[in-house]
Amino acid sequence: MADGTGGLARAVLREQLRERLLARILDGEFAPGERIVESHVMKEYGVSQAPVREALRDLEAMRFVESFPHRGVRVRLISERELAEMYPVRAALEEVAGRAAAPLVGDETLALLDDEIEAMRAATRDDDVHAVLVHDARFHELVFEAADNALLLDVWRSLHAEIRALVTYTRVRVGLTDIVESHVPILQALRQHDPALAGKEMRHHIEHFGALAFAEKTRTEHDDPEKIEKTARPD
Amino acid sequence: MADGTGGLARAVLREQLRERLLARILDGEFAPGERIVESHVMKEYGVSQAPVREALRDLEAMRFVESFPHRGVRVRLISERELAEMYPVRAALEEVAGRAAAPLVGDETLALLDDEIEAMRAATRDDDVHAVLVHDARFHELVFEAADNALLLDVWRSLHAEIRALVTYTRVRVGLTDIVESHVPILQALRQHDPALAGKEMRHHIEHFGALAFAEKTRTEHDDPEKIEKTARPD
DNA sequence: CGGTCCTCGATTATCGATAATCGAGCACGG
DNA sequence: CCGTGCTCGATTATCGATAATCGAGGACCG
Repeated sequence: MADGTGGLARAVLREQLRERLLARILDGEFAPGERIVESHVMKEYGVSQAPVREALRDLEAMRFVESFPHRGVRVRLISERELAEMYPVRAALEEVAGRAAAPLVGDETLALLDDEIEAMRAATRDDDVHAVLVHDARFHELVFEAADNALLLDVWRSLHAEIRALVTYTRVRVGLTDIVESHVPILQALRQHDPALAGKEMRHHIEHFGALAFAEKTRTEHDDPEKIEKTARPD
Repeated sequence: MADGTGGLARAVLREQLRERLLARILDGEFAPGERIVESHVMKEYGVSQAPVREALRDLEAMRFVESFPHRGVRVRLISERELAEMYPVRAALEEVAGRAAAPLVGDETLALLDDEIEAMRAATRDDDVHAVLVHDARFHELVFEAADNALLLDVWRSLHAEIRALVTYTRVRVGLTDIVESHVPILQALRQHDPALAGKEMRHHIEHFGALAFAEKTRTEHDDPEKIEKTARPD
Protein backbone atom coordinates (compact mmCIF):
# COMPACT_ATOMS: atom_id res chain seq x y z
CA MET A 1 0.00 0.00 0.00
CA ALA A 2 3.02 2.21 -0.22
CA ASP A 3 2.32 3.28 -3.75
CA GLY A 4 1.17 6.82 -4.26
CA THR A 5 -2.35 8.02 -4.79
CA GLY A 6 -1.93 7.86 -8.54
CA GLY A 7 -1.78 4.11 -8.83
CA LEU A 8 -3.98 2.13 -6.50
CA ALA A 9 -2.74 -1.19 -7.66
CA ARG A 10 -2.49 -4.51 -5.85
CA ALA A 11 -5.85 -5.61 -4.47
CA VAL A 12 -9.44 -4.97 -5.38
CA LEU A 13 -10.10 -1.28 -5.71
CA ARG A 14 -13.17 -1.33 -3.58
CA GLU A 15 -11.23 -2.73 -0.64
CA GLN A 16 -8.41 -0.25 -0.99
CA LEU A 17 -10.84 2.61 -1.12
CA ARG A 18 -12.62 1.28 1.91
CA GLU A 19 -9.39 1.20 3.89
CA ARG A 20 -8.37 4.66 2.75
CA LEU A 21 -11.69 6.19 3.58
CA LEU A 22 -11.85 4.42 6.90
CA ALA A 23 -8.46 5.75 7.84
CA ARG A 24 -9.57 9.25 7.00
CA ILE A 25 -12.71 8.85 9.05
CA LEU A 26 -10.82 7.56 12.04
CA ASP A 27 -8.27 10.34 11.73
CA GLY A 28 -11.10 12.82 11.87
CA GLU A 29 -10.44 14.17 8.40
CA PHE A 30 -14.05 13.34 7.71
CA ALA A 31 -15.79 14.70 10.76
CA PRO A 32 -18.87 13.00 12.17
CA GLY A 33 -21.96 14.24 10.38
CA GLU A 34 -19.94 15.35 7.38
CA ARG A 35 -21.02 14.21 3.96
CA ILE A 36 -18.83 12.07 1.74
CA VAL A 37 -19.61 12.89 -1.87
CA GLU A 38 -19.06 10.11 -4.35
CA SER A 39 -17.94 12.35 -7.19
CA HIS A 40 -15.33 14.02 -5.01
CA VAL A 41 -13.86 10.74 -3.91
CA MET A 42 -13.77 9.34 -7.43
CA LYS A 43 -11.93 12.35 -8.73
CA GLU A 44 -9.57 12.41 -5.81
CA TYR A 45 -8.48 8.83 -6.34
CA GLY A 46 -8.96 8.80 -10.07
CA VAL A 47 -11.37 5.89 -10.04
CA SER A 48 -14.92 5.34 -11.20
CA GLN A 49 -18.11 5.68 -9.25
CA ALA A 50 -18.97 2.01 -8.79
CA PRO A 51 -16.07 1.02 -6.54
CA VAL A 52 -16.58 4.17 -4.49
CA ARG A 53 -20.22 3.31 -3.95
CA GLU A 54 -19.38 -0.23 -2.96
CA ALA A 55 -16.66 0.90 -0.58
CA LEU A 56 -19.10 3.30 1.05
CA ARG A 57 -21.65 0.54 1.33
CA ASP A 58 -19.09 -1.61 3.08
CA LEU A 59 -18.44 1.20 5.51
CA GLU A 60 -22.14 1.45 6.07
CA ALA A 61 -22.32 -2.21 7.00
CA MET A 62 -19.47 -1.52 9.42
CA ARG A 63 -21.59 1.26 10.88
CA PHE A 64 -19.06 3.99 10.19
CA VAL A 65 -21.31 5.86 7.78
CA GLU A 66 -25.02 6.01 7.09
CA SER A 67 -26.85 6.63 3.84
CA PHE A 68 -30.30 7.57 2.65
CA PRO A 69 -31.58 7.03 -0.87
CA HIS A 70 -30.77 9.92 -3.18
CA ARG A 71 -29.29 11.82 -0.30
CA GLY A 72 -25.88 10.30 -0.15
CA VAL A 73 -23.57 9.15 2.58
CA ARG A 74 -22.47 10.88 5.72
CA VAL A 75 -20.17 9.92 8.54
CA ARG A 76 -22.30 8.60 11.33
CA LEU A 77 -22.48 10.75 14.34
CA ILE A 78 -23.20 8.49 17.19
CA SER A 79 -25.67 9.90 19.63
CA GLU A 80 -25.35 9.46 23.33
CA ARG A 81 -28.47 7.41 23.21
CA GLU A 82 -26.81 4.94 20.88
CA LEU A 83 -23.77 4.89 23.07
CA ALA A 84 -25.92 4.10 26.06
CA GLU A 85 -27.64 1.37 24.08
CA MET A 86 -24.33 -0.14 23.27
CA TYR A 87 -23.24 -0.80 26.82
CA PRO A 88 -25.44 -3.77 27.62
CA VAL A 89 -24.77 -5.27 24.21
CA ARG A 90 -21.06 -4.93 24.45
CA ALA A 91 -20.99 -6.04 28.07
CA ALA A 92 -22.80 -9.24 27.14
CA LEU A 93 -20.50 -9.94 24.20
CA GLU A 94 -17.37 -9.29 26.20
CA GLU A 95 -18.54 -11.63 28.91
CA VAL A 96 -19.04 -14.37 26.34
CA ALA A 97 -15.59 -13.69 24.95
CA GLY A 98 -13.97 -13.78 28.36
CA ARG A 99 -15.62 -17.06 29.27
CA ALA A 100 -14.67 -18.67 25.99
CA ALA A 101 -11.15 -17.32 25.93
CA ALA A 102 -10.13 -18.22 29.47
CA PRO A 103 -9.67 -21.97 28.95
CA LEU A 104 -8.13 -21.56 25.52
CA VAL A 105 -5.74 -18.67 25.91
CA GLY A 106 -2.07 -19.56 25.53
CA ASP A 107 1.10 -18.04 26.89
CA GLU A 108 1.83 -16.17 23.68
CA THR A 109 -1.50 -14.44 23.77
CA LEU A 110 -1.10 -13.61 27.44
CA ALA A 111 2.25 -12.04 26.62
CA LEU A 112 0.67 -10.03 23.82
CA LEU A 113 -2.06 -8.84 26.15
CA ASP A 114 0.61 -7.75 28.58
CA ASP A 115 2.35 -5.89 25.78
CA GLU A 116 -0.82 -4.03 24.93
CA ILE A 117 -1.26 -2.91 28.52
CA GLU A 118 2.33 -1.69 28.55
CA ALA A 119 1.76 0.11 25.28
CA MET A 120 -1.31 1.77 26.75
CA ARG A 121 0.72 2.90 29.75
CA ALA A 122 3.41 4.36 27.52
CA ALA A 123 0.80 6.13 25.41
CA THR A 124 -0.79 7.49 28.54
CA ARG A 125 2.54 8.98 29.63
CA ASP A 126 2.75 10.74 26.27
CA ASP A 127 -0.89 11.72 26.57
CA ASP A 128 -1.35 10.13 23.17
CA VAL A 129 -5.06 9.44 23.19
CA HIS A 130 -5.12 7.91 19.74
CA ALA A 131 -2.48 5.36 20.69
CA VAL A 132 -4.36 4.42 23.84
CA LEU A 133 -7.49 3.80 21.81
CA VAL A 134 -5.63 1.64 19.35
CA HIS A 135 -4.06 -0.55 22.01
CA ASP A 136 -7.25 -0.68 24.02
CA ALA A 137 -9.15 -1.96 21.02
CA ARG A 138 -6.34 -4.38 20.24
CA PHE A 139 -6.40 -5.76 23.78
CA HIS A 140 -10.07 -6.60 23.51
CA GLU A 141 -9.68 -7.90 20.00
CA LEU A 142 -6.99 -10.29 21.22
CA VAL A 143 -9.39 -11.67 23.78
CA PHE A 144 -12.06 -12.13 21.16
CA GLU A 145 -9.60 -13.85 18.88
CA ALA A 146 -8.55 -16.14 21.70
CA ALA A 147 -12.19 -17.08 22.17
CA ASP A 148 -11.92 -18.91 18.84
CA ASN A 149 -15.42 -17.97 17.75
CA ALA A 150 -15.47 -16.35 14.34
CA LEU A 151 -19.06 -15.23 14.63
CA LEU A 152 -18.50 -13.59 17.99
CA LEU A 153 -15.51 -11.77 16.57
CA ASP A 154 -17.50 -10.57 13.58
CA VAL A 155 -20.31 -9.25 15.70
CA TRP A 156 -17.90 -7.46 18.00
CA ARG A 157 -16.08 -5.92 15.07
CA SER A 158 -19.34 -4.55 13.74
CA LEU A 159 -19.44 -2.40 16.86
CA HIS A 160 -16.07 -0.81 16.19
CA ALA A 161 -17.57 2.52 15.25
CA GLU A 162 -19.55 2.78 18.44
CA ILE A 163 -16.69 1.55 20.57
CA ARG A 164 -14.38 4.19 19.21
CA ALA A 165 -16.83 6.98 19.81
CA LEU A 166 -17.47 5.58 23.22
CA VAL A 167 -13.92 5.58 24.44
CA THR A 168 -13.27 9.02 23.06
CA TYR A 169 -16.27 10.32 24.85
CA THR A 170 -15.67 8.50 28.10
CA ARG A 171 -12.20 9.94 28.36
CA VAL A 172 -13.71 13.30 29.15
CA ARG A 173 -15.02 11.98 32.43
CA VAL A 174 -12.43 9.46 33.51
CA GLY A 175 -8.70 9.64 33.18
CA LEU A 176 -6.72 7.65 30.68
CA THR A 177 -4.92 5.94 33.53
CA ASP A 178 -8.14 4.52 34.94
CA ILE A 179 -9.03 3.10 31.56
CA VAL A 180 -5.65 1.50 31.11
CA GLU A 181 -5.30 -0.02 34.56
CA SER A 182 -8.79 -1.46 34.50
CA HIS A 183 -7.50 -4.01 32.03
CA VAL A 184 -5.23 -5.61 34.58
CA PRO A 185 -7.85 -7.72 36.39
CA ILE A 186 -8.98 -9.10 33.06
CA LEU A 187 -5.49 -10.25 32.23
CA GLN A 188 -5.14 -11.83 35.65
CA ALA A 189 -8.35 -13.76 35.30
CA LEU A 190 -7.26 -15.04 31.90
CA ARG A 191 -3.91 -16.08 33.36
CA GLN A 192 -5.78 -18.21 35.86
CA HIS A 193 -7.86 -19.72 33.05
CA ASP A 194 -10.98 -19.05 35.07
CA PRO A 195 -13.89 -18.68 32.63
CA ALA A 196 -16.46 -17.36 35.07
CA LEU A 197 -14.06 -14.84 36.52
CA ALA A 198 -12.74 -13.72 33.15
CA GLY A 199 -16.27 -13.26 31.90
CA LYS A 200 -17.21 -11.34 34.99
CA GLU A 201 -14.17 -9.07 34.75
CA MET A 202 -14.84 -8.35 31.10
CA ARG A 203 -18.42 -7.49 31.86
CA HIS A 204 -17.51 -5.30 34.79
CA HIS A 205 -14.86 -3.55 32.76
CA ILE A 206 -17.48 -2.42 30.27
CA GLU A 207 -20.26 -1.75 32.73
CA HIS A 208 -17.94 0.28 34.91
CA PHE A 209 -17.27 2.86 32.24
CA GLY A 210 -20.85 2.70 31.09
CA ALA A 211 -21.94 3.66 34.57
CA LEU A 212 -19.41 6.47 34.71
CA ALA A 213 -20.39 7.87 31.36
CA PHE A 214 -24.12 7.81 31.86
CA ALA A 215 -24.56 8.11 35.57
CA GLU A 216 -27.60 6.20 36.71
CA LYS A 217 -29.16 5.84 33.27
CA THR A 218 -27.79 2.47 32.23
CA ARG A 219 -29.13 0.44 35.10
CA THR A 220 -32.41 2.15 35.92
CA GLU A 221 -35.74 0.75 34.92
CA HIS A 222 -37.48 4.03 34.31
CA ASP A 223 -36.23 6.05 31.40
CA ASP A 224 -35.55 9.73 31.76
CA PRO A 225 -35.20 11.01 28.20
CA GLU A 226 -34.30 14.57 29.02
CA LYS A 227 -31.05 13.57 30.60
CA ILE A 228 -29.94 12.37 27.25
CA GLU A 229 -31.70 14.44 24.67
CA LYS A 230 -30.07 17.72 25.43
CA THR A 231 -26.57 16.55 24.71
CA ALA A 232 -27.13 16.06 21.00
CA ARG A 233 -23.68 16.80 19.66
CA PRO A 234 -23.87 20.16 17.85
CA ASP A 235 -20.87 19.51 15.60
CA MET B 1 -36.30 11.64 10.86
CA ALA B 2 -38.52 8.83 9.63
CA ASP B 3 -38.52 9.94 6.08
CA GLY B 4 -39.54 13.46 5.27
CA THR B 5 -41.49 12.58 2.18
CA GLY B 6 -44.35 11.01 4.03
CA GLY B 7 -43.32 7.40 3.94
CA LEU B 8 -43.27 6.74 0.22
CA ALA B 9 -39.54 6.37 -0.17
CA ARG B 10 -40.01 3.03 -1.86
CA ALA B 11 -38.58 1.75 -5.09
CA VAL B 12 -34.82 1.92 -4.93
CA LEU B 13 -33.91 -0.85 -7.31
CA ARG B 14 -31.15 -2.21 -5.15
CA GLU B 15 -33.49 -2.73 -2.23
CA GLN B 16 -36.14 -4.40 -4.31
CA LEU B 17 -33.59 -6.78 -5.72
CA ARG B 18 -32.27 -7.51 -2.27
CA GLU B 19 -35.74 -8.47 -1.04
CA ARG B 20 -36.45 -10.60 -4.08
CA LEU B 21 -33.19 -12.46 -3.85
CA LEU B 22 -33.53 -12.91 -0.12
CA ALA B 23 -36.97 -14.40 -0.55
CA ARG B 24 -35.60 -16.84 -3.09
CA ILE B 25 -32.78 -17.82 -0.79
CA LEU B 26 -35.11 -18.39 2.12
CA ASP B 27 -37.47 -20.39 -0.04
CA GLY B 28 -34.59 -22.61 -0.96
CA GLU B 29 -34.73 -21.73 -4.64
CA PHE B 30 -31.10 -20.80 -4.26
CA ALA B 31 -29.70 -23.72 -2.32
CA PRO B 32 -26.90 -23.26 0.18
CA GLY B 33 -23.55 -23.37 -1.57
CA GLU B 34 -25.12 -22.48 -4.90
CA ARG B 35 -23.65 -19.64 -6.89
CA ILE B 36 -25.61 -16.52 -7.75
CA VAL B 37 -24.34 -15.17 -11.06
CA GLU B 38 -24.70 -11.45 -11.55
CA SER B 39 -25.35 -11.62 -15.27
CA HIS B 40 -28.12 -14.15 -14.80
CA VAL B 41 -29.86 -12.02 -12.23
CA MET B 42 -29.56 -8.87 -14.29
CA LYS B 43 -31.09 -10.52 -17.31
CA GLU B 44 -33.79 -12.15 -15.28
CA TYR B 45 -34.95 -8.88 -13.79
CA GLY B 46 -34.01 -6.71 -16.73
CA VAL B 47 -31.74 -4.43 -14.74
CA SER B 48 -28.13 -3.45 -14.92
CA GLN B 49 -25.20 -4.97 -13.11
CA ALA B 50 -24.57 -2.25 -10.54
CA PRO B 51 -27.77 -2.62 -8.53
CA VAL B 52 -27.39 -6.38 -8.59
CA ARG B 53 -23.91 -6.14 -7.18
CA GLU B 54 -24.99 -3.79 -4.46
CA ALA B 55 -27.95 -5.94 -3.53
CA LEU B 56 -25.65 -8.93 -3.27
CA ARG B 57 -23.26 -6.95 -1.14
CA ASP B 58 -26.12 -6.08 1.18
CA LEU B 59 -26.97 -9.75 1.47
CA GLU B 60 -23.35 -10.43 2.25
CA ALA B 61 -23.45 -7.97 5.12
CA MET B 62 -26.55 -9.80 6.32
CA ARG B 63 -24.54 -13.01 6.20
CA PHE B 64 -26.84 -14.73 3.74
CA VAL B 65 -24.22 -14.98 1.03
CA GLU B 66 -20.45 -14.87 0.86
CA SER B 67 -18.20 -13.58 -1.88
CA PHE B 68 -14.60 -13.80 -2.95
CA PRO B 69 -12.89 -11.39 -5.33
CA HIS B 70 -13.27 -12.42 -8.96
CA ARG B 71 -15.02 -15.55 -7.89
CA GLY B 72 -18.49 -14.27 -7.36
CA VAL B 73 -21.17 -14.80 -4.79
CA ARG B 74 -22.59 -17.98 -3.36
CA VAL B 75 -25.28 -18.71 -0.82
CA ARG B 76 -23.60 -19.33 2.49
CA LEU B 77 -23.78 -22.79 3.76
CA ILE B 78 -23.56 -22.58 7.47
CA SER B 79 -21.39 -25.20 9.05
CA GLU B 80 -22.27 -26.93 12.27
CA ARG B 81 -19.28 -25.30 13.80
CA GLU B 82 -20.69 -21.87 13.05
CA LEU B 83 -24.03 -22.94 14.42
CA ALA B 84 -22.37 -24.05 17.62
CA GLU B 85 -20.50 -20.77 17.79
CA MET B 86 -23.74 -18.90 17.49
CA TYR B 87 -25.38 -20.32 20.59
CA PRO B 88 -23.46 -18.42 23.25
CA VAL B 89 -23.67 -15.21 21.22
CA ARG B 90 -27.36 -15.46 20.68
CA ALA B 91 -28.02 -16.56 24.24
CA ALA B 92 -26.23 -13.48 25.54
CA LEU B 93 -28.10 -11.16 23.20
CA GLU B 94 -31.46 -12.67 23.99
CA GLU B 95 -30.84 -12.30 27.68
CA VAL B 96 -30.08 -8.63 27.20
CA ALA B 97 -33.23 -8.24 25.16
CA GLY B 98 -35.35 -9.99 27.76
CA ARG B 99 -34.02 -7.87 30.60
CA ALA B 100 -34.53 -4.67 28.66
CA ALA B 101 -37.94 -5.58 27.33
CA ALA B 102 -39.53 -6.75 30.57
CA PRO B 103 -40.06 -3.35 32.17
CA LEU B 104 -41.05 -1.69 28.91
CA VAL B 105 -43.33 -4.17 27.25
CA GLY B 106 -46.95 -3.06 26.89
CA ASP B 107 -50.20 -4.96 26.67
CA GLU B 108 -50.38 -4.66 22.91
CA THR B 109 -47.00 -6.31 22.50
CA LEU B 110 -47.92 -9.01 24.98
CA ALA B 111 -51.01 -9.71 22.93
CA LEU B 112 -48.95 -9.88 19.76
CA LEU B 113 -46.56 -12.30 21.40
CA ASP B 114 -49.50 -14.44 22.37
CA ASP B 115 -50.72 -14.33 18.78
CA GLU B 116 -47.37 -15.55 17.54
CA ILE B 117 -47.43 -18.50 19.90
CA GLU B 118 -50.91 -19.35 18.71
CA ALA B 119 -49.77 -19.06 15.12
CA MET B 120 -46.89 -21.40 15.87
CA ARG B 121 -49.30 -23.90 17.38
CA ALA B 122 -51.53 -23.73 14.32
CA ALA B 123 -48.56 -24.16 12.01
CA THR B 124 -47.42 -27.12 14.05
CA ARG B 125 -50.78 -28.79 13.62
CA ASP B 126 -50.39 -28.38 9.86
CA ASP B 127 -46.79 -29.51 10.11
CA ASP B 128 -45.89 -26.31 8.28
CA VAL B 129 -42.27 -25.92 9.22
CA HIS B 130 -41.79 -22.73 7.29
CA ALA B 131 -44.65 -21.01 9.08
CA VAL B 132 -43.32 -22.09 12.46
CA LEU B 133 -39.94 -20.59 11.63
CA VAL B 134 -41.51 -17.33 10.55
CA HIS B 135 -43.56 -16.94 13.70
CA ASP B 136 -40.72 -18.10 15.90
CA ALA B 137 -38.47 -15.45 14.45
CA ARG B 138 -41.21 -12.87 14.73
CA PHE B 139 -41.77 -13.71 18.39
CA HIS B 140 -38.14 -13.05 19.20
CA GLU B 141 -38.07 -9.99 17.02
CA LEU B 142 -41.01 -8.56 18.93
CA VAL B 143 -39.09 -8.97 22.16
CA PHE B 144 -36.06 -7.24 20.68
CA GLU B 145 -38.25 -4.43 19.41
CA ALA B 146 -39.82 -4.06 22.82
CA ALA B 147 -36.34 -3.73 24.28
CA ASP B 148 -36.18 -0.34 22.57
CA ASN B 149 -32.53 -0.69 21.69
CA ALA B 150 -31.87 -0.11 18.00
CA LEU B 151 -28.33 -1.35 18.16
CA LEU B 152 -29.31 -4.56 19.89
CA LEU B 153 -31.97 -5.14 17.26
CA ASP B 154 -29.50 -4.55 14.46
CA VAL B 155 -26.98 -6.96 15.86
CA TRP B 156 -29.61 -9.62 16.38
CA ARG B 157 -30.91 -9.17 12.85
CA SER B 158 -27.42 -9.71 11.50
CA LEU B 159 -27.68 -13.24 12.85
CA HIS B 160 -30.84 -14.03 10.92
CA ALA B 161 -29.07 -16.32 8.52
CA GLU B 162 -27.58 -18.42 11.26
CA ILE B 163 -30.76 -18.47 13.26
CA ARG B 164 -32.73 -19.80 10.35
CA ALA B 165 -30.25 -22.53 9.63
CA LEU B 166 -30.20 -23.33 13.30
CA VAL B 167 -33.89 -23.85 13.77
CA THR B 168 -34.16 -25.91 10.63
CA TYR B 169 -31.40 -28.13 11.81
CA THR B 170 -32.59 -28.39 15.38
CA ARG B 171 -35.99 -29.57 14.28
CA VAL B 172 -34.48 -32.86 13.29
CA ARG B 173 -33.72 -33.66 16.90
CA VAL B 174 -36.57 -32.05 18.78
CA GLY B 175 -40.17 -31.82 17.84
CA LEU B 176 -41.87 -28.70 16.60
CA THR B 177 -44.15 -28.79 19.60
CA ASP B 178 -41.24 -28.55 22.02
CA ILE B 179 -39.93 -25.54 20.20
CA VAL B 180 -43.28 -23.81 20.20
CA GLU B 181 -44.21 -24.46 23.83
CA SER B 182 -40.83 -23.39 25.11
CA HIS B 183 -41.84 -19.83 24.31
CA VAL B 184 -44.54 -19.83 26.95
CA PRO B 185 -42.33 -19.22 30.00
CA ILE B 186 -40.77 -16.24 28.24
CA LEU B 187 -44.13 -14.67 27.67
CA GLN B 188 -45.08 -15.28 31.29
CA ALA B 189 -41.94 -13.62 32.56
CA LEU B 190 -42.57 -10.61 30.34
CA ARG B 191 -46.14 -10.41 31.62
CA GLN B 192 -44.79 -10.14 35.13
CA HIS B 193 -42.37 -7.41 34.00
CA ASP B 194 -39.55 -9.22 35.73
CA PRO B 195 -36.29 -8.30 33.96
CA ALA B 196 -34.07 -10.88 35.61
CA LEU B 197 -36.54 -13.68 35.02
CA ALA B 198 -37.28 -12.66 31.45
CA GLY B 199 -33.58 -12.50 30.71
CA LYS B 200 -33.03 -15.87 32.28
CA GLU B 201 -35.88 -17.46 30.37
CA MET B 202 -34.65 -16.05 27.08
CA ARG B 203 -31.17 -17.35 27.77
CA HIS B 204 -32.41 -20.77 28.79
CA HIS B 205 -34.64 -20.97 25.77
CA ILE B 206 -31.62 -20.62 23.51
CA GLU B 207 -29.23 -22.70 25.54
CA HIS B 208 -31.76 -25.49 25.84
CA PHE B 209 -31.89 -26.09 22.13
CA GLY B 210 -28.20 -25.48 21.82
CA ALA B 211 -27.63 -28.25 24.30
CA LEU B 212 -29.99 -30.55 22.45
CA ALA B 213 -28.41 -29.89 19.11
CA PHE B 214 -24.81 -30.21 20.16
CA ALA B 215 -24.87 -32.49 23.15
CA GLU B 216 -22.58 -31.40 25.92
CA LYS B 217 -20.36 -29.13 23.88
CA THR B 218 -21.91 -25.75 24.55
CA ARG B 219 -21.53 -25.61 28.28
CA THR B 220 -18.32 -27.50 28.96
CA GLU B 221 -15.10 -25.78 29.89
CA HIS B 222 -12.78 -28.28 28.29
CA ASP B 223 -12.92 -28.43 24.56
CA ASP B 224 -13.35 -31.73 22.85
CA PRO B 225 -12.89 -30.95 19.20
CA GLU B 226 -13.45 -34.40 17.81
CA LYS B 227 -17.04 -34.48 18.92
CA ILE B 228 -17.76 -31.69 16.51
CA GLU B 229 -15.31 -32.10 13.69
CA LYS B 230 -16.65 -35.31 12.39
CA THR B 231 -20.11 -33.91 11.76
CA ALA B 232 -19.02 -31.77 8.83
CA ARG B 233 -22.19 -31.73 6.78
CA PRO B 234 -21.60 -33.34 3.39
CA ASP B 235 -25.13 -32.53 2.32
C1' DC C 1 1.63 -41.82 -19.50
C1' DG C 2 1.91 -37.83 -16.31
C1' DG C 3 2.60 -33.16 -15.66
C1' DT C 4 3.02 -28.25 -17.14
C1' DC C 5 1.70 -24.47 -19.95
C1' DC C 6 -1.51 -22.12 -22.73
C1' DT C 7 -5.89 -20.86 -24.70
C1' DC C 8 -10.67 -19.84 -24.32
C1' DG C 9 -15.32 -19.18 -22.55
C1' DA C 10 -17.53 -17.41 -18.55
C1' DT C 11 -17.77 -14.13 -15.01
C1' DT C 12 -16.45 -10.32 -12.25
C1' DA C 13 -14.44 -5.55 -11.68
C1' DT C 14 -14.26 -1.16 -13.46
C1' DC C 15 -15.33 2.53 -16.44
C1' DG C 16 -17.71 6.63 -18.70
C1' DA C 17 -22.19 8.40 -19.71
C1' DT C 18 -27.19 9.14 -18.94
C1' DA C 19 -31.51 9.51 -16.25
C1' DA C 20 -33.73 10.49 -11.90
C1' DT C 21 -33.93 12.99 -7.73
C1' DC C 22 -32.96 16.38 -4.25
C1' DG C 23 -32.44 20.95 -1.99
C1' DA C 24 -31.58 25.77 -2.33
C1' DG C 25 -32.61 30.05 -4.22
C1' DC C 26 -35.64 33.11 -6.88
C1' DA C 27 -39.86 34.96 -9.03
C1' DC C 28 -44.52 35.66 -8.22
C1' DG C 29 -49.07 36.34 -6.08
C1' DG C 30 -51.47 37.30 -1.83
C1' DC D 1 -43.41 41.06 3.88
C1' DC D 2 -44.62 35.92 3.70
C1' DG D 3 -45.62 31.76 1.72
C1' DT D 4 -45.90 28.93 -2.67
C1' DG D 5 -44.28 26.92 -6.69
C1' DC D 6 -40.71 26.58 -10.17
C1' DT D 7 -36.03 26.40 -12.06
C1' DC D 8 -31.45 24.94 -11.78
C1' DG D 9 -27.06 23.18 -10.12
C1' DA D 10 -25.39 19.32 -7.58
C1' DT D 11 -25.54 14.60 -6.53
C1' DT D 12 -27.08 9.94 -6.64
C1' DA D 13 -28.99 5.80 -9.16
C1' DT D 14 -28.78 3.22 -13.14
C1' DC D 15 -27.16 1.86 -17.50
C1' DG D 16 -24.35 -0.30 -21.35
C1' DA D 17 -19.71 -1.35 -22.60
C1' DT D 18 -14.82 -2.57 -21.76
C1' DA D 19 -10.88 -4.56 -19.18
C1' DA D 20 -9.18 -7.91 -15.91
C1' DT D 21 -9.39 -12.39 -13.91
C1' DC D 22 -10.59 -17.13 -13.12
C1' DG D 23 -11.16 -22.20 -14.00
C1' DA D 24 -11.55 -25.95 -17.14
C1' DG D 25 -9.87 -28.44 -20.83
C1' DG D 26 -6.59 -29.49 -24.45
C1' DA D 27 -1.87 -29.25 -26.61
C1' DC D 28 2.76 -30.00 -25.79
C1' DC D 29 6.96 -31.90 -23.70
C1' DG D 30 9.46 -34.96 -20.86
